Amino acid sequence: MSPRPARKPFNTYHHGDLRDALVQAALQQVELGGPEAVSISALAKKLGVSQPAPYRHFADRETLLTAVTAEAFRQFSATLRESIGKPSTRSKLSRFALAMLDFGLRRNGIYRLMFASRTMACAPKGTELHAAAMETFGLVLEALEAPAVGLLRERHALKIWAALHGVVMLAEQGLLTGQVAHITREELVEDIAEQTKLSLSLAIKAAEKDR
Amino acid sequence: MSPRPARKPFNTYHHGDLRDALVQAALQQVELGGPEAVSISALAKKLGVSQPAPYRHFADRETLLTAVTAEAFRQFSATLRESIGKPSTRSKLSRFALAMLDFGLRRNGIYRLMFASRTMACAPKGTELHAAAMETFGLVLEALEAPAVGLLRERHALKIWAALHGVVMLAEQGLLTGQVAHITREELVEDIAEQTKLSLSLAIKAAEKDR
DNA sequence: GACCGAATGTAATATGGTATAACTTCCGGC
DNA sequence: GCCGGAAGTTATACCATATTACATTCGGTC
Repeated sequence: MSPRPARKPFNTYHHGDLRDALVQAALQQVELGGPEAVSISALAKKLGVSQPAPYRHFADRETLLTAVTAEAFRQFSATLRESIGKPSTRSKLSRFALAMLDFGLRRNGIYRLMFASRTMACAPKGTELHAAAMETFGLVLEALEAPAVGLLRERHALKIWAALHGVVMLAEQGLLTGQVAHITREELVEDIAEQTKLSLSLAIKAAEKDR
Repeated sequence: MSPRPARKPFNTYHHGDLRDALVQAALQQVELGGPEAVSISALAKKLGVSQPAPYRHFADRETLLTAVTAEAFRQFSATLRESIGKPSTRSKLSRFALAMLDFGLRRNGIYRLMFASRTMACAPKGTELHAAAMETFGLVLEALEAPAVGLLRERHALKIWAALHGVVMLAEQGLLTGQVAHITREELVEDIAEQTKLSLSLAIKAAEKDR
């Protein structure tokens, strides 16, 4: 738990692995107080280096946050992947939905970093980031457990992804707490999962009848 | 278009209506560059007052943004209300969905201020803000054009609201541009509207059969 | 094994934003 | 006409980003 070097305790001048340490510390900070709580100078102080040292590894704050976002997506994907992997009486899609909700609320700062900050929008495709986000979408497809019929599967994946994302965002903003419909967040996302499966199966049936 | 007094050109010392001018100028700035582009000092300079003058009207930046958010919600509600009011061959819900998408993308900065910033989450219910958001939810209910059967209507309203919100957020982040399912954003939200209506009518039928 | 360039760190500093304190001006009620 | 409060002002503290110029160390080469 020494705050200093990871592998090179030779001297005190060079940190040893500042770049990675910055990403980790920033991630931790995001987890606590969200993206806006990340301050380059605070991180530098915490890691025991001078204030401008981080700029050797990241051009600016934005760039650092981009790297953090990529790491965040990795953790997000891993969590979701695990959720659809483990055995359960629930459907894969339900488990996926619940896992996404849980991550979005529990690790709220990180979730906001991934989806609610400008980071993604500014990172055009081709980036490590875009790829990471697309991988997540791949997990939605997998969780759907549906045969490929035209683009029905992809369209429903888009829809449920958006719906779940929306629930997380609204819940996070306290716009679901009113218990308007006397339904918990968990029930809501499971309901969404069920509705999606039903809608998809109906659409597939209709498509096959046409054929 | 004079940048100065609205009603009291007596002297040059007092602005006359600084509070409102601040909200308007901030709203404009949010529209251009999003919430993070709002700077108290920049606004003061633009309005021709000294830098600390705004603090006579707002305790801090956060408080100003809260006021701006309330105004933003008013405009949002007005736009949505208009969309479900005007005659069209499309269903009310489709019109609502398209209007929400349009507002979210066109007036992106404002949309982010309302939903993607911490403002809402920090404003507990009872606030002018919370009320404004709830009014918007009321519009969803209205757009659904469904009879009240248990809480089915409310639940479906929650679901479609979340789904539409999710689409806007994802589109804004560039996560829908991949055209994964060869579907436009507009087609997607109309699809969501249709699916919602279908799902709701099925649920109502099932509930009536039970009765 | 000394040298040298690249990588990584430091100190010093410019810039710009938030926020507060203490003083000034003006409006409106009495 | 006086006087208190509302709404401005100047001056200032503080903090964060980012750049510049300088110092130290690492690693490969002769």
